[in-house]
Amino acid sequence: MSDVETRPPGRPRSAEADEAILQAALELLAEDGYRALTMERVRERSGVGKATIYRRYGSKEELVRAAIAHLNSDIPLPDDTGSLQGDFAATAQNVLAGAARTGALSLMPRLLSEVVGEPEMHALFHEHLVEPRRRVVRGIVERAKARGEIRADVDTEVAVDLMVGPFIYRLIICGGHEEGLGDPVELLGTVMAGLSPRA
Amino acid sequence: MSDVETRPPGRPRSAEADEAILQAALELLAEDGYRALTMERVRERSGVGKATIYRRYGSKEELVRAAIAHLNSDIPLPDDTGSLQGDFAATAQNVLAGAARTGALSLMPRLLSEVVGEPEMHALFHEHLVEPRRRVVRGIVERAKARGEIRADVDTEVAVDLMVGPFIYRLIICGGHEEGLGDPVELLGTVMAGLSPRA
DNA sequence: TTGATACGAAACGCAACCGTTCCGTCTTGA
DNA sequence: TCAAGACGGAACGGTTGCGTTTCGTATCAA
Repeated sequence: MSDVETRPPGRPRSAEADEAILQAALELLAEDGYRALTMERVRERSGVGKATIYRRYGSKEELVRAAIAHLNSDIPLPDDTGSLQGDFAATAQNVLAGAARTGALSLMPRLLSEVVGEPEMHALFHEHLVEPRRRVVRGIVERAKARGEIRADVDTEVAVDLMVGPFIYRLIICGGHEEGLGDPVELLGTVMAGLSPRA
Repeated sequence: MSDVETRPPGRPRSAEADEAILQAALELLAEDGYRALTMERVRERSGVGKATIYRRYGSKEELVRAAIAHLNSDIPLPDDTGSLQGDFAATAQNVLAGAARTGALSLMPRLLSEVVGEPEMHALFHEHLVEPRRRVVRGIVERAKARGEIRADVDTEVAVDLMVGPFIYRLIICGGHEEGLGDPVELLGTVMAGLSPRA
């Protein structure tokens, strides 16, 4: 019989230290990027000893990996507001608010450059930053299709690209600032109506 | 009377060295990012002496700035093919080919993370990478408006966002690789038609 | 020819930072 | 109460890379 409560002897590792280390790493990553993240600064901000960090992570890269994987990746699908426009507005609100809180808004472009050409890091980036947000939009697109607001012959993934892409693009060319993003609902209107004149 | 041919005494600086330094810097930047760009590697790849580099640029940051500013920023507007679809296909071809040749495709996401939070660098990024490509699309949108292919009441800048955004977005989430970008013309079709059912 | 300046090559000092190792203390199970 | 192992703090060696300097050579105008 293996004991479920089995534990190694000695003092167990501190959960506070776990959290403080990852939190500090994420903050530094969002603030100044990978290059400026040093183990020394992580130690300073988290208030733990350097040995405590290296007992958990063998290198800076390993720490960053763990920090990304530690990102909260379950973003809830907002309540059904009854219309695509309402759902989309609520989602934009949610994502922007959440991103502002966790710093994901600046974390995304920063990480982006680090993961180019590194498949393993890119998979983490996709799994913990891209896909969770994409999943939410996919959900409201499927609702809209069920309501008949979106044509059934439009591929769901393409619809998501059209609704999300312009925002990410503007976010990038505006330097990660929220201003100049434009009104989500207004832009959605144009996406829905299309660019061609009424046939 | 000032002499137009006036020149400082002594041996003039080598134009070959100028070019070799900037070219090496751009290559390293695109290949491995700012962090991995070292003056030592620039010296090695360009084949010049380190003093030759520092005679021109006082620091690594200054060199990178100059390299970005040196990027070819005049992308020609393609010939009028007579239709938005044709113009767009030609543009996509042009931009992708040019980006593949100069490495701008991987340069863009890499630089992106470096310019976040640094207004001066961001201005360079915008001026030499974003705006020249955006200008081309703006041109073909205006042609399409003149032809009546795009509604006159749609803001040109918004139209550009809708046409370019989804591609940049896909480029990002695919990790800077061209595969998985999808067919430009097919996506344009959906943008033109819109997502809503025919009224 | 001469003086000024650039050239490539090599060496150097200096600072930053990684990864390791010590220390004395604290927290757990046995 | 004791051994095991984690804790924060501090120091160390090694490496890397920036920025400077020196060297002998090459190239320009006067």
